[in-house]
Amino acid sequence: MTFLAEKAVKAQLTLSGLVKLSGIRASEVALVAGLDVAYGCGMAFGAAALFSTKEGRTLEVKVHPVKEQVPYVPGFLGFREVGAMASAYLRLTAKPDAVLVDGHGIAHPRRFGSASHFGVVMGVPSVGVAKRVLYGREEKGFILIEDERVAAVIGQGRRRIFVSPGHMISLEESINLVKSLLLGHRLPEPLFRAHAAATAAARSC
DNA sequence: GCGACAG
DNA sequence: ATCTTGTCGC
Repeated sequence: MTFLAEKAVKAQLTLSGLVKLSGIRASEVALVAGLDVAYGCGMAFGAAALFSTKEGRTLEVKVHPVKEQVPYVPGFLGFREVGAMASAYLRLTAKPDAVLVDGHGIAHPRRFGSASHFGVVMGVPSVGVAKRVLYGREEKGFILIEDERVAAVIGQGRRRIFVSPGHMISLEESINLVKSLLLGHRLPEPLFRAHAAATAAARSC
């Protein structure tokens, strides 16, 4: 399927208008899912790890393969990964209160990174957690776009991660949620588990 | 034209 | 992201 950037831009601009930057608070999240995708054998392996904040442990991990059809184009990651993430997410036996996506939320040229994309399409609060900056300038621990704080820098050195709200949550609560899920790895636990599961499935196909 | 560019 | 071993550092 040919990827049409022009159509994709229009879709992002329309959908970004649906993003809400308020809603759930970190203290209200009992179940949170980490979502990631890995590739292999022409397939996109979506993974979803359900984590209980009360029990402090991962309850279940689901991995599901779909055909890899959309190429990676910077600024359009959502079109490439949302489908695979959703296929795994929908197989969880319980619906999480919020999800963590491996990518950016509103820290994006059109304020519609993959985390916002997933949140809006699936109608669930979402937070983006990225390992590199896509857009915006870094200043005093935050990523700014036209003087607005769209993401926070958490961690130091090569362990830094960039946290931005995706949908139905504020930047402040996104930070609180991610920080509460940091259990020794660079990535918050749900994402660490999802990434491990997706990668394992992708290289054993 | 030159550099930047999530995963 | 993926292709890949050992190796430096917390």
